[in-house]
Amino acid sequence: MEDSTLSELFWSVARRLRHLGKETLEPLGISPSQARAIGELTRHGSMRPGVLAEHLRIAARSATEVVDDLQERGLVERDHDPADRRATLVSLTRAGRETAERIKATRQAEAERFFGSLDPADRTELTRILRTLRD
Amino acid sequence: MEDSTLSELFWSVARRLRHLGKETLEPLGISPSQARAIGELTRHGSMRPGVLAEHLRIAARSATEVVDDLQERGLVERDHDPADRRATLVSLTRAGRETAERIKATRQAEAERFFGSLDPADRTELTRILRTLRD
DNA sequence: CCTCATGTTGAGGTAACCTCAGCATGTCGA
DNA sequence: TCGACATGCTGAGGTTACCTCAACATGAGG
Repeated sequence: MEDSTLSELFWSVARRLRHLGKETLEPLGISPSQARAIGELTRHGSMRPGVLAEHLRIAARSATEVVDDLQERGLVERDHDPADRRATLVSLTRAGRETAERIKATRQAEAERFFGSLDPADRTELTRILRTLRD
Repeated sequence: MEDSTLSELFWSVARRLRHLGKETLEPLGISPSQARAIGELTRHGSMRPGVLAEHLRIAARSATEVVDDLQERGLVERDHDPADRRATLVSLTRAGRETAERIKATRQAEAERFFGSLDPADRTELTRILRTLRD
């Protein structure tokens, strides 16, 4: 029965999902962490690197890095924050928004493939349970 | 409702669990991936690096690395496989088995802390759903 | 015994994080 | 209005947990 702990089970699944996620994003030329950042910017609009870091729950320094990569690819741009000269505002470019769209579609297909083995009721359950674990 | 995809939700949870897992293993002086390997060796006994890699679903080369680290810490040892002179057999030392015990206890506490916010029914549900996703 | 497959490992690379320190700028109390 | 401390970002450098590719030893089949 108890062949492994819940954590280990969780990680086995995570590992599978990670492999899959990498595959599906590869044709788009962006990494999973970049995709996450784009998602955050799509949902909440322009923000400072520090705020982005909070949303992604990573260190501020790491957000700088992700933004660097995305900027290099022309998906985001940095502007001075008019409210504070120390700060910058990161926003999606047109190309960034287009990529966001494509990511969304790809993700949907991925979720379909991965969570497709679950019937709708289980999927709802899983969503609910994960939400309580997240918060 | 659909504030984020199921994958993203999953990753948010994974991130939290990862932070927690790192904390709980730190006092034992081993990393999460080392702990996973020890778990595998505990469950299935001695095995060749290549087989360990399969169980962990990582590349053979990466298993060598984990075994290196564990050997350095005196938790596993390598012997020649009597059946095949190319191969080696990795087994837990006494110290390794003791560490395995401590990991198990620690993990249990961790699971308690993390999955404790779930009532027993949800926990069972989650286990069942994750199992179908894993396989 | 020659060829091909298999098991392990050295060398070198990558992604996604981290901390620490430095610089520019902002804020607030004296 | 000026010094002290806080805040926002980023350079430098490190870590973990992976990866591929190629070398080398050994095994197995024709």
